[in-house]
Amino acid sequence: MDIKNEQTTEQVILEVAERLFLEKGFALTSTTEIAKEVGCNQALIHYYFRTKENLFNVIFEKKFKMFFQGVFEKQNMGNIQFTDKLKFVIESHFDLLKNNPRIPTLILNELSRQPEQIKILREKLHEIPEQLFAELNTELQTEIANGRIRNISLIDLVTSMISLNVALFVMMPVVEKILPLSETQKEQMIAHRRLENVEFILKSLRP
Amino acid sequence: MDIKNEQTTEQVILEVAERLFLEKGFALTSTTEIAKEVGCNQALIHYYFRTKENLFNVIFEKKFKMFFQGVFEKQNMGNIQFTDKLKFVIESHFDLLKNNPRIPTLILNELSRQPEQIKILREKLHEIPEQLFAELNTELQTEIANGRIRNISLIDLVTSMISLNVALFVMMPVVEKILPLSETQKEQMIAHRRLENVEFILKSLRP
DNA sequence: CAAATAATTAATAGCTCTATTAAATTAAAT
DNA sequence: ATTTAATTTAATAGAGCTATTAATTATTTG
Repeated sequence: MDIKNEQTTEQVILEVAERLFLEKGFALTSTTEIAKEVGCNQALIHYYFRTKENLFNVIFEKKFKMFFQGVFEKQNMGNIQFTDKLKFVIESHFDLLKNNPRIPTLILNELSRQPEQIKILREKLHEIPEQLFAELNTELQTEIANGRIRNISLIDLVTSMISLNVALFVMMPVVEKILPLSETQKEQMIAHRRLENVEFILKSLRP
Repeated sequence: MDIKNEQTTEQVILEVAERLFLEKGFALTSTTEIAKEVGCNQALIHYYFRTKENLFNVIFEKKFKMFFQGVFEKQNMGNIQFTDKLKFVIESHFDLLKNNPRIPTLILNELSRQPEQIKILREKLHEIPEQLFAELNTELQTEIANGRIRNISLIDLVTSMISLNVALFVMMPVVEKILPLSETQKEQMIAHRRLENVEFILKSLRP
């Protein structure tokens, strides 16, 4: 067993498992396969994590928390205009997805296996109103009252933002299978949709 | 073996398999489980379809074609206004998803197993321009030229429509796990988003 | 009714997977 | 240097799954 670059075996296992679980999900990834890619005996996976489920949970929780923290994190945006603030939120959300394009699919497919995570997600959802959500909502209402934005609820606005951003990355693997794209083309497409999503949303909000 | 309501065993197998494959995907559905729910011997599944893969392909192809035909079908819309036509397209797409809420997830997760379907999808994509797409595009360009719609490409418009509509149904199972909804609440939510998606898109297109 | 065909089941081979155990090897500590 | 502890492997039990085969039951047909 060659431990590359000072990493412990446990870390290597985690890295390989993360990659495989994100690629293929829980069911299609075997501890046998993880071990083969790590270059160790299959029993070693169980020595460190006892069960495949445990190993998966470690990775799922990490990704899950990182992702939702990223989504709900209160950005320090100072006293800029609401539309600029919104633009920033949309772009941050988009970039988070771009850096973690497989997480939404992982959560959509595997959350059912994770009753523990559902509790955490519920709590997270209760935290938001007091944070970014309340602040944005106040501002949104002000903008609407002053006739600078058409009447829309924040929940609908956020739903549309999440839909537009998430859908791109969830559908991307299918798009790539249908019309094989070069890495450059793919990059261009993503960059274009980043602009487009912002514009689509902001244009829709005009009074 | 009780064949319910005049149905042949083969039909019952197809129905049960369809339900299970849509619920849990290919990997998590076993022929053993299908047989149990059908109420027959597991070998019978293989008697009719030889392999699990064959059975899956029958269902996948059916759902796949039905879904994309529905999406790309040229509607008979007469000589109505462009925005009304667009509204109709968005709503038809939404309703198709509402009636087949699990198909997007099936395709997103299992298309990789279906190289044959990818060819079909490619062909379908080449058919569109000559049909609905070309027609809509001409009209869209006219609307833009006449200043009735802001400048936007049809591909971006369609991408946003698909994103908004598909995302709702792909995310719905997660939403339901987080905040359990009554059937009525769920219906209301879907009805509301149907209106909201149309409005969001039409509002965004204003010049 | 008898023969032939179709539908169904029981049994099982052969895989792959998870998880455990005991043994072997390596590293750390005294 | 020897003991102790940590890491790793080999071997394997046990389960579930797919697919096949041969035998059995039901249905159709001449």
